[in-house]
Amino acid sequence: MKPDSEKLLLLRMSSLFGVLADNTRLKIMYSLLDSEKRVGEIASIVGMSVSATSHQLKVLRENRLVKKRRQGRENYYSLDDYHIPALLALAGEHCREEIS
Amino acid sequence: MKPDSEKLLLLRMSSLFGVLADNTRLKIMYSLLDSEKRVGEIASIVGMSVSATSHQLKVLRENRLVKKRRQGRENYYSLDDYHIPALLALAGEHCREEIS
DNA sequence: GGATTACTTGAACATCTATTCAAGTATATG
DNA sequence: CATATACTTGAATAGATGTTCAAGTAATCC
Repeated sequence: MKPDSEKLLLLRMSSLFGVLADNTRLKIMYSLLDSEKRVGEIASIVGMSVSATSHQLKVLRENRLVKKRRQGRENYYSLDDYHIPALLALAGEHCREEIS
Repeated sequence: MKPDSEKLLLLRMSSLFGVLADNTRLKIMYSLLDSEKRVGEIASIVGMSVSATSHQLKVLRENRLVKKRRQGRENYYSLDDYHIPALLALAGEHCREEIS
């Protein structure tokens, strides 16, 4: 790989990890593992205001980790990448070993 | 899983991702993929001051991602977890697809 | 078409974090 | 034993980030 695109890759990786490095966003991702959900639903699952949840959903969407689908006046969010569940599983495994 | 330890798990996961969410620390991890290295070596590879590098190595060590071995007046650092290379590979794969 | 629902957005504020700089420790060397 | 090397550490500062609050938009309902 060219040194230049290696730099870019590392930058993208650190920003991907940055997106995952937040408890609220992780909860959101977990809540979407099984099925798409509306903003209000997600907000009540993660125990945050709708506004805070929407802000975080925007971050996730800008980083292509979730996508949304409008239906009437409701927005349904779902996961938008097949690597992410695997990444969460690996990280979860690592951290579960630390705990027990 | 109990809801309480699930909360703890998510917290640990977000802080693990937080540690990975930094360009300097990622470079350090990559530089250690093949072999252990001294602080000065690492600093010159990542292009940072020895002090900054040492601070980041401390963060990595406190989170059990690297370990150190003293020999004389030199400190050799190496990776301290088998999940991490896999995590980096997965994240790298995800981001490489985004680039190309 | 006015009110309501379901969100989104922007600004503000507080908190966290990465680097620098100066000073400190530990080991080796002459 | 004094000096040099190889780091580590603490405080300070500057920049990034998460939440709140108030205001805005878009679709639906009566």
